[in-house]
Amino acid sequence: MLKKERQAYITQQLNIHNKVLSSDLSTQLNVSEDTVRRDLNELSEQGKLLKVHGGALSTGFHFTLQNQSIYSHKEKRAIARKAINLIRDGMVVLLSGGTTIRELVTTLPLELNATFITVSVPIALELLNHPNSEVMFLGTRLSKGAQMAVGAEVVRKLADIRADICFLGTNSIDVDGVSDMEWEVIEVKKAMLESAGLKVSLAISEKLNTRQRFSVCGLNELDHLITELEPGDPLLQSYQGRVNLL
Amino acid sequence: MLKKERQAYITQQLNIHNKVLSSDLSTQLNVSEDTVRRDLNELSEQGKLLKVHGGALSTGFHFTLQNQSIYSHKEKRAIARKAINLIRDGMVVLLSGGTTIRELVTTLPLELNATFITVSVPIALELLNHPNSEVMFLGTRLSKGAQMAVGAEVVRKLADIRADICFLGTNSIDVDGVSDMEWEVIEVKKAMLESAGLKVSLAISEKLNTRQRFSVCGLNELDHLITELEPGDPLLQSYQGRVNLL
DNA sequence: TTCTTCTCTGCGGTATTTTGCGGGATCGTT
DNA sequence: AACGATCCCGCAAAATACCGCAGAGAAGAA
Repeated sequence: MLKKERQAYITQQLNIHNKVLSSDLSTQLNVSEDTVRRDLNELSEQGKLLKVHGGALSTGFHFTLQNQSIYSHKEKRAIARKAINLIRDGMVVLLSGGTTIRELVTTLPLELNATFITVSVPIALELLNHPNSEVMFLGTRLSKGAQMAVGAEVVRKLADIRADICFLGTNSIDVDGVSDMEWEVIEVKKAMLESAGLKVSLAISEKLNTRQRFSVCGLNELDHLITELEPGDPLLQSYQGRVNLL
Repeated sequence: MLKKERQAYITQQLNIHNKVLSSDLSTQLNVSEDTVRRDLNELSEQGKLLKVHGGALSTGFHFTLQNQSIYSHKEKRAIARKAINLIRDGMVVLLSGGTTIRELVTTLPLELNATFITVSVPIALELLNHPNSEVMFLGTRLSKGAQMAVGAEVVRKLADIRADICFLGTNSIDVDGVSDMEWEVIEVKKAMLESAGLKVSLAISEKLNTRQRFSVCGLNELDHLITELEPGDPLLQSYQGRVNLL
């Protein structure tokens, strides 16, 4: 087995699996691990892979490792645009927290004249920049983790509200419905949904088919599910017919 | 499973859920919690996440106000240091809005364990970064200009509160007392003062001897006036004896 | 062919990394 | 104060990496 052959095999395996182990390659190629390591080192110097302790990763892998500050920014913009189409002048709009909702708020058209109600501190602050809309904040006790109001009082206040539409930033959603991690947050989200006419969940596709400890609501309770994907996308197959996709 | 793989999985989970628990990751990845913790520590040092007790938070999710050049930053730091000396563990502290108060909040010692109550959205957001303190936000209707809660409800809620100390960011102060521009803001500030034991006004010297349309309170109603100047400074001459200078 | 030169490979020995675990400190909640 | 969960530190075992060397083998020249 020639050196070039070995290295070609390694590259191929890497393209298939995005990862190789030195030990595996050693047995597959019938050479010592040192030889494999030397090959990996060479390919690494040529930038054809990312060498790590124990093996190597495809260079594409490295890409997913570092971009997180602008994480899914584009997808969230797409979601925001779709969501904004549902808002009309004069509406009362209920907003949860999260970066997707924040993207929605920052892309809100300036001439929009609506009443926004939120329980999230960052969202409230962002909304205050909008010249033509009224902003209400609900709640007193604030959760540090979620940066939003929690507790009995906000739930009670939400019960007094009749909003036209509620946009829910969604952490996890699967065919059974929306779920979340913290009990206090769940309580508030449930109350928000009950107070709203249209119930809309916003989720980037990555959050599809994940679930967490506590359930927020069933899929059938939602009026719309907005992702960055086309409604006909195969990733949404298991949701089609069970919820109105946008 | 390679280490980088694990770390990539962790960052992905973090991007999806904004929060991860060490215990969850431990079972999901089939490694010990120590290993997870070490991964979290590494990623934290690289600034890719925010490590907290029990797990980690996404840095993108927790957004804080960037230190946009605070006007008269150095003076406000000096004021903040003096003000902090008045705060003790276990106190209930009432905070108004403004950049001086914000400076106070950012220089708050991390180990301080107090309850903070505020009506200002940016102050609330800043307070949420403080690990050992409770944060309450009062009010529902928000004023865009002042970025704080206004209206009858917040006044009523303030009336129910017995705070140990109230720090008032001050726009204008002269020998007759504290004054401000917006009627709605005045109402709230008055209510704050009435609910607090110690009433403290924070003002940079620039604001001394200026006055505005509406009066908040008389000088004699204040317990302390804090400026960046020494109490004996000639600029403060007309205030000496009429209010306790710090 | 035979010799020289060069690259490649495996091996032994040692260094480094990674991981789990025990024990004590610390945190958070009751 | 007390309890359980979590964290941190140091250790030991295992895996992996690196270094130098010597031999095998290929390529080229006489």
